[in-house]
Amino acid sequence: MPRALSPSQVEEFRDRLCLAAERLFAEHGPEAVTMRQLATELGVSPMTPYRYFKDKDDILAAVRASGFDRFAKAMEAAFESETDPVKRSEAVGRAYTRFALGHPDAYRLMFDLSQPNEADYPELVAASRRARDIMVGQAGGMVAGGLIDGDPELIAHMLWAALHGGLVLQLAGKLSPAVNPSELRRATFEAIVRGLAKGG
Amino acid sequence: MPRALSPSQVEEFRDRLCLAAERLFAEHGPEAVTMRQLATELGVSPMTPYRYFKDKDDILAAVRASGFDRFAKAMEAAFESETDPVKRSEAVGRAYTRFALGHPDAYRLMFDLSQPNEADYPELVAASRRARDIMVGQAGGMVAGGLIDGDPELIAHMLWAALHGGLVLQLAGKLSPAVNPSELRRATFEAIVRGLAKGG
DNA sequence: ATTATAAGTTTACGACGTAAATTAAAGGTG
DNA sequence: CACCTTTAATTTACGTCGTAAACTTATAAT
Repeated sequence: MPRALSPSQVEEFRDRLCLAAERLFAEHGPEAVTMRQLATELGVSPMTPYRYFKDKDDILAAVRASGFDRFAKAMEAAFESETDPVKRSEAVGRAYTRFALGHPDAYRLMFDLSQPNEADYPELVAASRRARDIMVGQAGGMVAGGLIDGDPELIAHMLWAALHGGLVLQLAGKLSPAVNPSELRRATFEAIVRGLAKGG
Repeated sequence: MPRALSPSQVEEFRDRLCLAAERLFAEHGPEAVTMRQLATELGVSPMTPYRYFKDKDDILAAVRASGFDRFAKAMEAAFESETDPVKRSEAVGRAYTRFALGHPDAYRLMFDLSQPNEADYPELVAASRRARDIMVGQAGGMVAGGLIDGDPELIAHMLWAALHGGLVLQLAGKLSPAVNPSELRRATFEAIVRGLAKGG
């Protein structure tokens, strides 16, 4: 089928491949997935994906970027589902948590510490930034709403870091069995908001 | 040199290998280190390490365990360097942060999200638990000291998760450039402690 | 109809983790 | 002492990986 291959066809193949890769990653972990499996899954020869992606890392970056996009979308929907700043904050937090625990493999992949130079993949950087910006914007509402004092960007990062930290420790199995993860998240959010409350 | 190989010799070889592995991991990242390199580094043939470790995962687990041990030791020293509960807490936090930022590859490896079934390596589980217990014990002091209300184990995990979260986001390059990581840590610690303060 | 081009496959290569076979050095035993 | 057993270590070999290079094949332009 030579000559041509419209941009939309390229896009379609890339999407199909990403979808298959996500499913295989979730099944066997990202390390264990090989190019040959991936190709078999798509019904093409092992070298075909190389027409659409530079190499395996490029595929991983695309999968990560698509994860960040779905993640961002979930948080945007939660943001728009409420108008009250605190309710919004809680809704975004819930959406964040639901995504992380509902798609642990995607979340793991997205925030994995040993990723090969993210900076080489602008699409991934953009998707990652998009997700971050939603969290920051959401915290801005709480400050503007007069509930909290301080730099919205800093506050957003405080809440984010605390939430992310609890989640990754949970996913890594590092939490003490005596600690209930969801209670941990609730108590931390509450303590931080109380600690920042106006006129403390 | 057959017959024999005393436990101390075994221990020595294992230690030498772990040390070399740590250095290579720090240089090239843990993924990139191969058995053959590791063997060359030690001046032995590629198969020799298999007398001392089951396989590569076993080596990784040993390196991680050794990381947790040094990590725990650093925090224990910090703990004992102070007597006042809050000062202790701060000293342990500083030691934690210094370790994570001073040995980012070790920290990455220790808390990497995609580790192959940690439970299969009791030595690693023990070392990891040891580090956690120090943090929990340190938070107990703050509660006993009357500064804070609540379950010490939960509080320890709140502070831990917040600190760990900020550090891994920093190490993964996910923080906004507008946020100063050390200011983030300071503000978060302060907010949580204030939010938990007695009679808020 | 012919040809240039590009999509896709086949083949091939070096490197990986490691199983299996082999070698060689240290006791124990006569 | 010689001889054999045991075992640390090496060598060889295998299947799999990511992917470069050569090849095949189907179309669009001439």
